[in-house]
Amino acid sequence: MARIPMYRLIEDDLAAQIATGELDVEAKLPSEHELAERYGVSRMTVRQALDRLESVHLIVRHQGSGNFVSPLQVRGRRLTHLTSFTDDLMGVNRKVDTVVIKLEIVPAPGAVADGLHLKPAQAVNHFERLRTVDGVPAALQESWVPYAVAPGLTREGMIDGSLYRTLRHRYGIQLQWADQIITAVQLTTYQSELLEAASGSAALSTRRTAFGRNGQAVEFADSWTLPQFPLYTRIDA
Amino acid sequence: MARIPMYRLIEDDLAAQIATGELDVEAKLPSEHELAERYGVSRMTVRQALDRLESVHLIVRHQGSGNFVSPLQVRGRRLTHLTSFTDDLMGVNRKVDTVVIKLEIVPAPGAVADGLHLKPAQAVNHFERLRTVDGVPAALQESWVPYAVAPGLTREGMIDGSLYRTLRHRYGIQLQWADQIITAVQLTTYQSELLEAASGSAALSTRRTAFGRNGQAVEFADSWTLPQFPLYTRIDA
DNA sequence: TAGTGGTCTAGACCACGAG
DNA sequence: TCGTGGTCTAGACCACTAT
Repeated sequence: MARIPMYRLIEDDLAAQIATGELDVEAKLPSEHELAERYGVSRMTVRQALDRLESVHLIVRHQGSGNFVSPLQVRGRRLTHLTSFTDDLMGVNRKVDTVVIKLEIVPAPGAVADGLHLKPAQAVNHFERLRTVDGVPAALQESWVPYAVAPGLTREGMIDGSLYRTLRHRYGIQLQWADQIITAVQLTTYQSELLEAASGSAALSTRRTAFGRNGQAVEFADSWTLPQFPLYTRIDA
Repeated sequence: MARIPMYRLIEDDLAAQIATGELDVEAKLPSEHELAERYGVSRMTVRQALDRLESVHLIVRHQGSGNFVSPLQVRGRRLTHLTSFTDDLMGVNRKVDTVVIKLEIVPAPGAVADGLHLKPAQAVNHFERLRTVDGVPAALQESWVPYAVAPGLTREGMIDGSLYRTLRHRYGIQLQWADQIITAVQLTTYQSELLEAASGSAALSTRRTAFGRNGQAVEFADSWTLPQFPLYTRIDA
């Protein structure tokens, strides 16, 4: 039985009304008292739903005057939100494939041990993967996952070449957030050959540490992405 | 009179305990009932404080077992969080200067009008700025702000060459979030000369739309940042 | 089973915004 | 002034985790 809390239902209902345009951009929502009565719940419950809508910028609140639909057309295309963790690449109508170039167990190099908060030389799974989009090389990824987190991981055991999906379904690990350092680099000859790009051409370089529900560092990764595949993100103040 | 709500005081108190190590990493917090009694408030108020601590990843929650200090050492150095909006560059102990290369009022070009949700050719303030860090060129920025949002802006009227600070203090506009597209490019000759970099070297390219409290698009900006000045960010799932 | 967090109630008073 | 959101109470029952 999927137990769905009321505030979730209210959130979804209001979100749907905004998505369909029933509640238009910049429209004023019914007052919180009114919503409470309409849904037959207390005002605190309504506010829980509104808190969540505010956190994703679907509404804006103005003390003393009311709650309003955010004047934005994000609806439908969430491109501006970072993609599901599964992939740095946008894949709306695109086919993303993965070639696992390397998968081995090694002692954690210094920077990796730091990033994962491990003692140096503890065992880690090390992956090197090439991502293609519609058959065209898009990114190179090098990842390290503590062996203890995902023991016995094999090339065949990976789901669609997706580390995140594999962690979730085979190991029950749900990633919650990631810290990233992003910069630009010129590709090495080795990298440019794999990516079928001109040697020395520019690429987006990302170094990421991803964390699980309990805040444990689960993955440390470097990636090099061709400029044709930009990164979308949203930053809060 | 700054009226400070209880949940804020509780949040700050717990955050301080975590920062000082009084509540150690991975330590279990007192139960919510216990905290409510200790602070002399209801449990809902305690939960409001805990909600906020959770949202910044200072604690993790486990239904049935308790709330725990997140096993992270973010404390103190928030480098991983994106800087104050004022600047894309990290400036911990560094001196950031700005040269305003250009400031003019122009009809909005197509892409700009799209980004700001304006009608084409509406008047916008157009800036071109060079950022230096400790005297070394770091980034070029080109920004557009609707004239209606910041009328009468002059080079002299800018505070420290900072658009965000100027918007906040001269126009009372507080930016709330921004959508960004990030990729890598090779610098043009013009750009590389200004940045004192080798022509054709790689740079981080960012296209950003920033939004104010009411969700209005306030700024559209392109920037080119040298690889020595990476971008730090945190992504939630 | 006991203890914990997750959800929810039915009120209350305050602070802010607009007329 | 009046309606709105912001904060808060003092409980309640449920769902999950660990023992």
